[in-house]
Amino acid sequence: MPELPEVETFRRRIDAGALNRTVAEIRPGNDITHVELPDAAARARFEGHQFTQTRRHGKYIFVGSASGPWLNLHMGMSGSVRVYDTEDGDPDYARLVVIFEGDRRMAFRDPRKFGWVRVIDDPDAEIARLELGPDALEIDASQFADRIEGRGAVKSALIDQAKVAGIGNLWADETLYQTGIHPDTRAGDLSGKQRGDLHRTFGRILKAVCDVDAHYAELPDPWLIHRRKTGHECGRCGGTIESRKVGGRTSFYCPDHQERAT
DNA sequence: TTCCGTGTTGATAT
DNA sequence: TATATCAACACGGA
Repeated sequence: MPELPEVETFRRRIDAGALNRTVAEIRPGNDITHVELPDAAARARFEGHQFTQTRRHGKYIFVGSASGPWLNLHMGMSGSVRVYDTEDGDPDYARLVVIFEGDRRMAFRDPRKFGWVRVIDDPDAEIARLELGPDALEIDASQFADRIEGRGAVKSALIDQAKVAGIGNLWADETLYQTGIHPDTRAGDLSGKQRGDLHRTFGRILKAVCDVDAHYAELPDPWLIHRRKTGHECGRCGGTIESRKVGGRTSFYCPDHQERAT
């Protein structure tokens, strides 16, 4: 369920188990119709070489090889990365399998097939081409304040990857809940203090979720993530959680402590 | 069985 | 032109 923290967790798995091993082969996995994957020539560029570094920008992972090219992974709605030993067998929904010399493998899994894998030569050029804003864990307060503007809802602005890269539906809701801002508030109407609150809060939230490797059960009890259902009790006040569509996305919020837009 | 969805894109509307 | 909305993508799970 990949937003920035899940993607960061996948990146760390690659760092921990897939770097500095020679690639024997990269193979397409199971049931790959409708999945965008590198062709044979692109895959062959990695054979005999090692991956030496990873980067993450927003929800995108880059895995760089000593020979120059990078794998660029996007998880879509249901993608994940697994590093495992050959004897354990390829996981279900493995769409691309990297086979290292020895007994190690790395798979890109994607049950719903919204993700993809590409081979690129320059991550910075790719980030520009994808029109991604600064990464959510790197953007500073003044940059953020400048980028959150417009007539649309703050909820929509937070999940706009061109403004800030990495915040998705769940953590946008969590950020608004923890700052007491209603999701319908117009982005351009936010005060300087509110912009600062939002920046500080999503930074803290995303870091905390990364720190528990995106295991939601380990997050603090009052958080909205544990009560994303209409009628549940708010964890911060006596309110009752409600939901509504904002910018086409379901948004959960507490009408009691998240002030209605004026 | 029917509905929903953690993401992104492209067409359409304002 | 800029901005906003919404269906579509494919599939598993509630």
